[in-house]
Amino acid sequence: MTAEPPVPSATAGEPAPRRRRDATETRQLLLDAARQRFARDGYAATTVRDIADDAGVNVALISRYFSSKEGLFEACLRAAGDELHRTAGQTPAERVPEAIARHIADLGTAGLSSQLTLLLRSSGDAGADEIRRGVLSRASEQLAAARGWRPGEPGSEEILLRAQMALAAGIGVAVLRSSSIQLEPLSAATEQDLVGPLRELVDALLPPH
Amino acid sequence: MTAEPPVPSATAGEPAPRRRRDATETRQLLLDAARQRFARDGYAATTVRDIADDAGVNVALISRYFSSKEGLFEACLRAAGDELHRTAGQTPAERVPEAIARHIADLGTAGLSSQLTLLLRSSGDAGADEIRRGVLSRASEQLAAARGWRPGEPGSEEILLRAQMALAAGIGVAVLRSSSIQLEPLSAATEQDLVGPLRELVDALLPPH
DNA sequence: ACTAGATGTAAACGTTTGCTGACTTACCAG
DNA sequence: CTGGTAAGTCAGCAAACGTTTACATCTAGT
Repeated sequence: MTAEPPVPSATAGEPAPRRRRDATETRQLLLDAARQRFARDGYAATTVRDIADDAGVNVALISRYFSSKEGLFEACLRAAGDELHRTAGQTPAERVPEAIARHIADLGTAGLSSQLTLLLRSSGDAGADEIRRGVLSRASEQLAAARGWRPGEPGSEEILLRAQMALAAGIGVAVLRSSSIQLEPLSAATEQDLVGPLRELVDALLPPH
Repeated sequence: MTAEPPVPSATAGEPAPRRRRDATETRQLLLDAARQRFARDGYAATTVRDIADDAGVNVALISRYFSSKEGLFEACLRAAGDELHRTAGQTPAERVPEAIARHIADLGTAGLSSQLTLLLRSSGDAGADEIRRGVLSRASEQLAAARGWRPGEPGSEEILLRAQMALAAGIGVAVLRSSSIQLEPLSAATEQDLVGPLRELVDALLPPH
């Protein structure tokens, strides 16, 4: 069956060494599969065998690479947090509502909308809760900072509170649109349908300074 | 140990027949315990033994009164929906933000805030998903109607969409305040802290007509 | 080519899960 | 008091769970 020889072909470039056994790639396959499952079905309803099958990988490798199911879940939270932080960092202050709308609009199983619902999933593990709190805190602080928040200033606490409410609204919309609920017409709304109301919502909570 | 005799005491009023075996009361005990557990820990992470212990009742009675764990969960969703419908029905149109703020503010394990997070819990069962969709649809239609929505009118679809976004915001805030996340300062905010921003949020989405 | 370590596999482990059947106890009409 | 039935108990089953162990196979350096 293996018609293809090992063929390292040393002359080729780096981009595709394509080893048949690559720990890094396997780790990534598990992470991607786990993020989708955890986001869609929740922590407890997802079995390690589900994840391994989705990734096309042996179950025992979850324990090897992530210590445990909880370890894998924490890695998922960290990955989602990094992704959120990265995309939030490159969003200019006045484009915040559009960015939120765009990320909420995509209903793909790997999109940012899916990462938002993942952040609500709980494993009952204290470590995971800590990570989630950190991710959400950082995200809300980024959002608040984009609208003029400076920590320590008088009245800054309320701005942060309002940013967290805006974040909550975004997460709520993402969840109500998600596959397990699909509330209509919200779930069928396009990015254009969402951006208007979302802009009014964000501007009402956090007036552009 | 039973120092107290049966003592039906026929002369007393109705309010406390207090039978030692009362199917209706047992059903209610199970429902209350289940609603708290399901709302706090989610469906899959909650075991029927947990619920029975909380209710101080034998495990087998869950199967007797609710057929199965899923049947109990569906009964919880229906109960939460009824409660939501009832309190929403007696809220005048202009008091909507205050009502939302008040219900989100109470962090008790039995309060309406807890019912909102329950509505996001999924069991993977199609019947439960159907109930949840119905409850959320009815709630958003009530909210939309309070702000001038009339089904079928031109442009009414967008009003309903905006009502669902407001509902999503409320649910999102409730979840981010809930025990498993506790995002600060949102989680520590009082009803007075919430009502202002919440009013601006709702009024921005659904201008009072 | 050879070998040591990295990577992947298969099977089983002990526990927990939802649920059931046979049984006991309390209630109330007669 | 007594019998019939509603209400509650108890022990256990079969399946599914996360994890571990012992083994097989690949990769890379020499």
